[in-house]
Amino acid sequence: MKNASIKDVAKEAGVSKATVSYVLNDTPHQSISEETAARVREAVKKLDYVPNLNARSLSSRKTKLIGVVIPQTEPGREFLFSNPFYGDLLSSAEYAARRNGYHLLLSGSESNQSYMSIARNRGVDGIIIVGAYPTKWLDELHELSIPVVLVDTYVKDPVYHTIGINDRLGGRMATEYLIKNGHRSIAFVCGQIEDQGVVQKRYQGYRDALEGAGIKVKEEHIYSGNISFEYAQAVAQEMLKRGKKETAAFVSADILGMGLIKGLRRLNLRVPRDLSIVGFDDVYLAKMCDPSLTTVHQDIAAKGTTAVQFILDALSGEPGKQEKILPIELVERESVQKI
Amino acid sequence: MKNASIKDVAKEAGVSKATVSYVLNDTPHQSISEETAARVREAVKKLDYVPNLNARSLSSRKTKLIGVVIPQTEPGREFLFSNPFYGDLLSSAEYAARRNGYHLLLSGSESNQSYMSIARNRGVDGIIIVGAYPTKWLDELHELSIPVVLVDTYVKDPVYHTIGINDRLGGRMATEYLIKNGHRSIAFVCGQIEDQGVVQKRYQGYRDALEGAGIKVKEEHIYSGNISFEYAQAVAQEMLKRGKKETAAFVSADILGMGLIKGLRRLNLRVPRDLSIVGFDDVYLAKMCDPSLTTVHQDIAAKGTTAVQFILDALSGEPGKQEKILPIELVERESVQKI
DNA sequence: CGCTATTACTTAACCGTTTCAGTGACATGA
DNA sequence: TCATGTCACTGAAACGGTTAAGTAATAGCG
Repeated sequence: MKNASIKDVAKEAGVSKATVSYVLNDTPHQSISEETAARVREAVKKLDYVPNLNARSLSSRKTKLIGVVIPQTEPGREFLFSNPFYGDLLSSAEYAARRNGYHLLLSGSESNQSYMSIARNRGVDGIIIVGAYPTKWLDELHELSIPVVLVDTYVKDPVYHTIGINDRLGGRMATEYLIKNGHRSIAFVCGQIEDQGVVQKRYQGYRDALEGAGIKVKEEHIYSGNISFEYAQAVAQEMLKRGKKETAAFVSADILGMGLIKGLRRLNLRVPRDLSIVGFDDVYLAKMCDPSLTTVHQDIAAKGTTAVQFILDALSGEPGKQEKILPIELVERESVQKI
Repeated sequence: MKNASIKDVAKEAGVSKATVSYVLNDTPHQSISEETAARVREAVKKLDYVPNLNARSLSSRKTKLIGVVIPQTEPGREFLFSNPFYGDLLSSAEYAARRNGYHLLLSGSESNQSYMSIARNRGVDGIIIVGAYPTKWLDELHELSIPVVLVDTYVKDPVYHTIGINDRLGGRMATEYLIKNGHRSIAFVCGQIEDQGVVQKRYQGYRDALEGAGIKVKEEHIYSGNISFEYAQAVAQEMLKRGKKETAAFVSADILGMGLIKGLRRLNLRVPRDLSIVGFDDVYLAKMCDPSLTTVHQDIAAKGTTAVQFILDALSGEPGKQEKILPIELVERESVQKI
């Protein structure tokens, strides 16, 4: 039951392949009589014809595919998302793409090979890159001559479209909120602090706030491991081991906050009674945990849809590079206590 | 900076396109001298040639693409995963595919069109379908003549490969566990009970357990809405409105358990003190919430990787249909109290 | 009426691969 | 010595579309 090809349709309708193509795409500046068009459409229906996008891509050099590269957060870990943030982002992007006749090609990033490969082999029309990567990897993208959108990537001189938030400000907001609530000994808990990554900026915001309040930043208050629930759980113990002088913690991602809550719980410590926590991202589960997490909210879905929109714009000839800094806000929930 | 094509490589190496192709694929039963092969490889390197997979697909009729269809759980909702289960599944599948030179093409399922489309237009080599769909939609897949793996789909007479768990048994285990802990008035909370879906089976297991214990199944103990945190939160209120006779609840997905915990919390009720809860799936956040969720554990990652493996096997000529029922087990955590 | 435009097509080249069917050159066996 | 086989390669068709260029018929215009 082989699929019908355009040739079959042409034969069935008694016209040439070109005519069929013109009808199906209603190509501008090509006139086709209504009767012929009708005949073609009828043949299409009869043969249950669907165009082969591969063939179309080959000749039109458009694949209607958008590549999405997501960091393999823990090296050596098998799975893509240790952070639900990515799932949220991905699902909104998928929807936006599908609405516009595009599909998403997914790739974890073991190295720059992964995205160079989907770009060059697969010929995706555009590529969305999430997270921080070594600058020289990103430079290679330049050779690609397809629209590139960087999400949550700080580069000195962005030649690509970019979407992000003011992570530094967010870090400051979170920390200032804690300070405002009377905390002066505040931990910073995060995964890897990558160069040019969001965590680095959030960390800077943390320092900004402390310095602004005349509080000294202490090395012993920094907990950096990997961005996972498990690590954050371990941090709770580490805190005690270090003598727990903190009354609060700012964590660079909600999932770390959840781990911390749980870790403390095991040690019979309570949030926010024994430690106040402010998170970051406001992933959907931030409101689900107990206590629910006071966190810096960002519109993750907007990140995904905007990324797709930038690609689409560029593809439709929109000139110039687009940049978007999405707004953030601190949402107060239950994980912070005034002292 | 156009990409080099096989033609350029051929010219550079002073051979024909065919020879280049043979060298690159080291086609069986085609002999090429070592010198020629070396010359070709050198030309490839020099021109930085990467084969165009679209063209390759066109002639070889293999796209090295696996389609993944995930239910758009809430109709009209914009996003793919209201249930973290899908993210977990997807990420493991992506990894397995990538390890084998395949990519995943993602599609939410608004109707059968979505997967028929990726199968026929995009020509994916295989397709993984997650969740329950109307039987007649699935029947259409038959026309596709590509390997199909159904994950978590109950069909009467599976002509496709299938992967699942014994959902009915799981439902029974969960419910019996509650009964064993002294509960006799047990709610069942779920999203949509779709025909042939996992929820229906879990529900049957729930009934099995109750009947086995001589407890009458009461309509008023069934709460069916949609599979979301918000719905489950609302259920808490609904329970009170109905006079809350339940001492325990079995929820068809962990996320519902989390919502229920939270909803009760708002009403100043505690889990497990005021209501014991058993979940299902053991998504990664089941252990993160407070209290952590006693739940029926299944190996979600294995579902994803096995699905990919089945596709791969079929593609490499493995005959016959494969079926796998993955083991489940009840993991005891903190959300159930003995009464 | 003759010339140019316009309409409604068709032809054929092309996109970048794979692969079947040759084709010489040389080696081998009878 | 000659048929036969193997080796190492080439030519060209095919995959299923798009699209530039060409053509025949009709319409419009002075």
